[in-house]
Amino acid sequence: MNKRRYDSEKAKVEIMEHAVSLFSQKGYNQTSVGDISTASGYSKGHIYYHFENKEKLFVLLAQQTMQDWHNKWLYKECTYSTATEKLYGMAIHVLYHYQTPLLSSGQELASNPKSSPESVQQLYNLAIVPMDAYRAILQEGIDRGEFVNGNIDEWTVLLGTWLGGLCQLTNTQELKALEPLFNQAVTIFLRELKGGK
Amino acid sequence: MNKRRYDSEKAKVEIMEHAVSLFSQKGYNQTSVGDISTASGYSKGHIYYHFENKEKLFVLLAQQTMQDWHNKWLYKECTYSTATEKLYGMAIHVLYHYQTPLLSSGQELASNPKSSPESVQQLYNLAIVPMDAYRAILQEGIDRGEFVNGNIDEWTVLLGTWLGGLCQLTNTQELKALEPLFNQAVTIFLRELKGGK
DNA sequence: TTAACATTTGAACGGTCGTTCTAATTTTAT
DNA sequence: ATAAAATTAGAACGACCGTTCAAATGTTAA
Repeated sequence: MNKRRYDSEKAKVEIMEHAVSLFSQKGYNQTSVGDISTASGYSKGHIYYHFENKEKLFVLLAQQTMQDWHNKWLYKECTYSTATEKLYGMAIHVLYHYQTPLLSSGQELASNPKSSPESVQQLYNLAIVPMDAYRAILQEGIDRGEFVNGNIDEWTVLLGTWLGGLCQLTNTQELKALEPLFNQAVTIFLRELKGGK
Repeated sequence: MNKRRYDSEKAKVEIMEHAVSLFSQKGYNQTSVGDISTASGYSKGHIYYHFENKEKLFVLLAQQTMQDWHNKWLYKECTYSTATEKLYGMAIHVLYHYQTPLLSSGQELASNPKSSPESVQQLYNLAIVPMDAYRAILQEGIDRGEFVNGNIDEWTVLLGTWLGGLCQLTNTQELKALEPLFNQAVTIFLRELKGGK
């Protein structure tokens, strides 16, 4: 009775893996259920056996991707001892693990009037995850006396938009080549945090 | 003979105006030629009398939008006397005149394998326009002794990505409310430019 | 074995979309 | 006025796409 009765779960996972890959490469609208079917080797009908529709499938994958990003950060965070180090570490973490193409293709879905409001809301909620992570580092820096006392919410948005903007470069450039740029952004930002005046 | 022979030009302009509006609101894929036809009041067939296809129409509009942005900047630029002032002015100019929704919906087109390579290239070339404008300000600042001598290309990319990232906020927030944020970004960036060390 | 249930397929439907084509209408030139 | 050219409309086509459905196949439990 504890034995796995079917291998339907394996099929589900395979479908999700191929779907993530396709959504990342081609975006939401340009990836058809047929594409996912062909890539995964399962019929279109089978995809609808596992997922209610294309929209729900995408939202699930986006949530899973964001959670994965956050979990990996929590795991890595312990290896840094100061908020300053964490900031540099976070920048590199974003560079290598934030799945920009997938997450930004959610805007296609969100901008479609036919998309269900719940799905749109769920996608917008995803943006909170990294912001909270940034804010936590800034708060810790202030508490530890590393950073001056400033407007945390403003800092969070400024840092978030900068890293987000830099991530767009991953579409056209090698990740490794972008490391100095991400580090330099943190260096400049730190001057504000440490009280540049 | 110099008299305007038809009013076909007026129709063309009206179509373009409605197309810009629709592409901005709904993105490239979600805006159909039928939508543009309905909004402008001209038949679908008439749209194809003026434009080769939907793709070319969009590229033309994106180029025109970017050129308009640049022209407005050149006009406004003279009102500032220092590179520092220009930097603040540029940030606000980007906030109010950079048509983020339209220009970022070009990524939908660019990520579609069926799009013609020329169109994709033309869209990528658009990104050069603001970057050159940023670079010009930084170069002037160095020449005038306002900014220290640094890596101009790196600075240009860092500034460009930051402003680009901040522009994403225009999707969800009032422009006026974002002014302090754009100014603060420039203030922080200026510490680097003026030799924070 | 057999009945119940889980899994998978593939055809089919209804809808949308970009594009083409033909014909009608309007304007220009003679 | 009339022929030629420009302009506009609207129907039609072919392709694709998300979704549904009925049937086929495989698995479990009794």
